[in-house]
Amino acid sequence: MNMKQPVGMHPSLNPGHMSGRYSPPYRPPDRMRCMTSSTGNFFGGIDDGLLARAEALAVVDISKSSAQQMIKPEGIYGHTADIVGHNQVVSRQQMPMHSHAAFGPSDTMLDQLTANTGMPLSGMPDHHNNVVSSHTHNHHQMYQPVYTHQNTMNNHHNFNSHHNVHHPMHDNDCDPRELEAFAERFKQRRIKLGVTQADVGSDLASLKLPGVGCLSQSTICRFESLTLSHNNMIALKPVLHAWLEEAEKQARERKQEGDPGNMAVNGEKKRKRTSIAAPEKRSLEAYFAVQPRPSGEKISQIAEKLDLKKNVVRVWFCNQRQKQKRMKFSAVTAH
DNA sequence: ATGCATGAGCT
DNA sequence: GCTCATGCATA
Repeated sequence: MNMKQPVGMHPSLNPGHMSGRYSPPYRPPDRMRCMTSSTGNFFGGIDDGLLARAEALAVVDISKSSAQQMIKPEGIYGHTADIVGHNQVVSRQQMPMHSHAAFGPSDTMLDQLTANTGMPLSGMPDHHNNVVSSHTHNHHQMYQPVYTHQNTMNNHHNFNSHHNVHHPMHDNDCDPRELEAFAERFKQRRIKLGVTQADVGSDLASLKLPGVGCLSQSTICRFESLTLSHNNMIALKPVLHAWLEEAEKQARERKQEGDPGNMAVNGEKKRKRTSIAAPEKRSLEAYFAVQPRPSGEKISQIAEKLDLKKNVVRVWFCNQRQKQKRMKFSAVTAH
């Protein structure tokens, strides 16, 4: 099984993405090797009490947002998912969470967070994540799989109950439990077939599904472990389901007639991954617990305090927010 | 398995 | 500049 291969997907449709044309990866100065000593150093750490409180708050926040996601996990995908001929209709963009960015820990707070002093959690930001269900739009994605589908649990069937003609898309496919169960089944059957996550990813292209190219090992892994957003899970499910069916069919054929089937067979400078040291990471986490969406100005300040590039900090917050939305972390699946 | 990043599309 | 889907690199 090909362990590794540039899962380059439809370059034509994906200009500039893959193909090793990375923007000059900023050279992480000397903080490259992090994760070492945890305390002691400069940023020695925010005092535990503070962190604990910040974390507690974060937890509250998380469950809060999960809860609402539970109520309306949809609203997310635009509507109908037509499987247009060539391209996949994908789900993109979701609801804009709370958009208050202004308030939040002031500089004072910042200082305290980074300087390890006490924190006045009094003026907590609140983030009421109202997912005001702004509808959503789904656009056509450049490459990649996923069909969109309509997943408004409460009100699907509004005006688009005509989709679902010929693809495995039942209403309960939106059910977190069903997704979880499928992911589990998928993994077990995949292993039984003796196929790696990376193989699945690259094999996907041979399915020739409209708009479905290949996926990386990361994505397959995340699907199996439910560390993708709910929407992403729903979009990927039919594709992986199709792959599984095909793979098992071929395995069967091979078994009874020795037919090898054809599924499985079928740069430049590397970018350096920035690594944020533990102390800095703790500060970011503490700050995030208080204000998940710092303004650009705030980000600059934080970056300076922690001696990190502003963009690194910005991306860190973006990733952190995204992480909160992953299925695995949402109450939806936590029975 | 997961951290940091890119890029599309949108606001 | 954000969200989201994804991926490379790496622990």
